[in-house]
Amino acid sequence: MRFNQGAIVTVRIKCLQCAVRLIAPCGAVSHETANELARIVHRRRIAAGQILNNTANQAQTFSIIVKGVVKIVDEHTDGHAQIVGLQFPSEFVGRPYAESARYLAEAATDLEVCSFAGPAFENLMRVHPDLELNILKRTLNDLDQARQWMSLIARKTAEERVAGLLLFIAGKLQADDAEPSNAVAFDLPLSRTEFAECLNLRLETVSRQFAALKAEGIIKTNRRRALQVCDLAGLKARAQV
Amino acid sequence: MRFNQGAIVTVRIKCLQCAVRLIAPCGAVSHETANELARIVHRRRIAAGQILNNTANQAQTFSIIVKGVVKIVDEHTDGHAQIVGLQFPSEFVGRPYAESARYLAEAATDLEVCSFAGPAFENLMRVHPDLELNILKRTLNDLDQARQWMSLIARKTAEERVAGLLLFIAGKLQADDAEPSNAVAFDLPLSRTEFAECLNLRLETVSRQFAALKAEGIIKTNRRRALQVCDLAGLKARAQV
DNA sequence: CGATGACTTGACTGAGTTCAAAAGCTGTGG
DNA sequence: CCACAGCTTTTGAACTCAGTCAAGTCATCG
Repeated sequence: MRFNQGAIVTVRIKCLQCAVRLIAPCGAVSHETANELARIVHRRRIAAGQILNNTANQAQTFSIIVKGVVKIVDEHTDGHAQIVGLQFPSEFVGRPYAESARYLAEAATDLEVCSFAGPAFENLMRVHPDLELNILKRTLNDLDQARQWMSLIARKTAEERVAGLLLFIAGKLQADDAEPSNAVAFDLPLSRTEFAECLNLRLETVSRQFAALKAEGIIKTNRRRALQVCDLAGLKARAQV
Repeated sequence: MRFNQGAIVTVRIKCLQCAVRLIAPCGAVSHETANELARIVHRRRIAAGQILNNTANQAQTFSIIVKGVVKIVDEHTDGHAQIVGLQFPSEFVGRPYAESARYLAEAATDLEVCSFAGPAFENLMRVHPDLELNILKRTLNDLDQARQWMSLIARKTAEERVAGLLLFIAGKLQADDAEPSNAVAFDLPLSRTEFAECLNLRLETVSRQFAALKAEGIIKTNRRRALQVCDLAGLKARAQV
């Protein structure tokens, strides 16, 4: 018993140091609920490309992202994949109240996550309405965001789509404390192929749009993934926002 | 007091006769919660084209659809509209826990709905966790469906998109008791223009796809909106499902 | 029955796809 | 440190499907 309590305290110290504590579900609930969550949490590192919600495994797992980016993927029967969303640090990944998730959650980058066994988490929601309310609000936000994503895919030109997705990712990866300056730099969490899978384009088209944006001095790239937005206003103009 | 109770009983008789009672949120909760809902409900008729969530009006309204179809619309600044979802009888329309809804909810057909004042409904959710749980489950379903819709928009050819949307609508409008036979008939809730707004196509393209499906004997149309699916398997094949 | 708006059909154009090949990173081992 | 293999990305050229513009046809309603 004493040993068990000790373990809990250890977890809670980790939690207090956690980068996403203040905005993640685990930190936005009552002290009591947070303690209960700490009791069942598993902190894990996951390599890029790994699947979070293994469908073969009967029991569902839910995760809170501490570090990295997760792709939500719809795999078509013909092998073509459509990325239907991205999840960023502090966000919740998983599908409560379903036998199995309809979409693959795949690590786009190396990940640090806090995971919970599905049934245990669902029980906790039932006992602690503040946790349930938090998940409800998150899901409502995810729904709004899914529809925003849809409108992105539905934009007319390839230029608008690519610029729009770059803006979306820049907004998510920019540290909250940074003022929205005219220059932003970050590492893209997605390959050209994945970019294309987000926007319903071919990778060649995405590459050409990147080239055009570079030629116009709106972005700079090097080492494949490193990206710098030089002209944020120009990017917004291309995205028609 | 007595008068008030009388009013409640009247409402509840209506509810007991209601077509969607068994599957709508108001019927899937405890007797006590259902009574509380009946106390604040307003049954309304709404004409096609009317907006349900008037943004000018400060207070949000939530609705349960009894009859008809609602479009969820993203209005771009350039006047172009993107339909990001459809809601059918028994489904919930509205955006709890937000100042104002980000998307227009517009009657696609004439409607019968049960409406609730936003704040009153949110209070009820707080007091009755079973209602909150029901709305959470519905929102999770809506999220899955939004992503399914996204995959529809993202299909390669116009033929796949049109066939896919026809299948989706057929599935929703088919009475639950009907066996999934090879022939289905119903009235389209959308104009060609709205079809195009769903699928990110032009109305001419939609029209041409309808013509092609008719020529192949897969569907029949008359009186513009009336539609009959003659070859369900063929339709599924075109939709690549 | 005629006016109005919704739908259909036709011809042409163009953005994005497709196929193909070259160039550029990245990591490994000699 | 360089050379090489294996990959991703870029660039090129031809093609194709949906978009655009325009002119019809058809329901529906007053």
